Amino acid sequence: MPPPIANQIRRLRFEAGEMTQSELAEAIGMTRQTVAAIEAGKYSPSLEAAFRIAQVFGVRLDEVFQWTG
Amino acid sequence: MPPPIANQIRRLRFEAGEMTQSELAEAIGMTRQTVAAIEAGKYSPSLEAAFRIAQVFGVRLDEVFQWTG
DNA sequence: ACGAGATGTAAAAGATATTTTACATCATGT
DNA sequence: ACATGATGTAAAATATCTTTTACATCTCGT
Repeated sequence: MPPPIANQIRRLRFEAGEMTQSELAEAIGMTRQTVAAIEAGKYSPSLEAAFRIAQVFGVRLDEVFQWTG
Repeated sequence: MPPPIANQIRRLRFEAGEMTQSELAEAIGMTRQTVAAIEAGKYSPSLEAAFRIAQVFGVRLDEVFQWTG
């Protein structure tokens, strides 16, 4: 069962000038596959990774990830 | 090196009527030792665990954890 | 049709988080 | 002094996240 955490990464990427998964991955020091897995909801990232992703987009963490527990 | 994430768990626990580590642990489905380790900054929790902790205190995630990266 | 870039996915290895068990100190109340 | 509850801490095992490597499809421009 996938973790009950939704994310807006795909939307935020495209709103950020069609940023690719590779560009996002490089910006936060992750691999493209990890970004893809998180974006697809396969698993949720570490708290630190989540903070880095939010910072890249210049938004708060809870604008990227929503907990639907 | 400890992760660059500060937390306000100790303060929030005591503001929540002297809630003990054990009570917090039970409320979020974790062990007391894990709560103690996170509170002490030994490592940062998973995103899901962070959301659950914030919910117990009724605050936003970024009021519990601050990323000082 | 071809090549390049973007994405989907998967298996194995590595890193990190979490649990379990166990023992320690400290403060408080009786 | 003693018992109890709260906390600190540690080692080993397990679970989860992340990387690495690899190959697939799809779209777009030439």
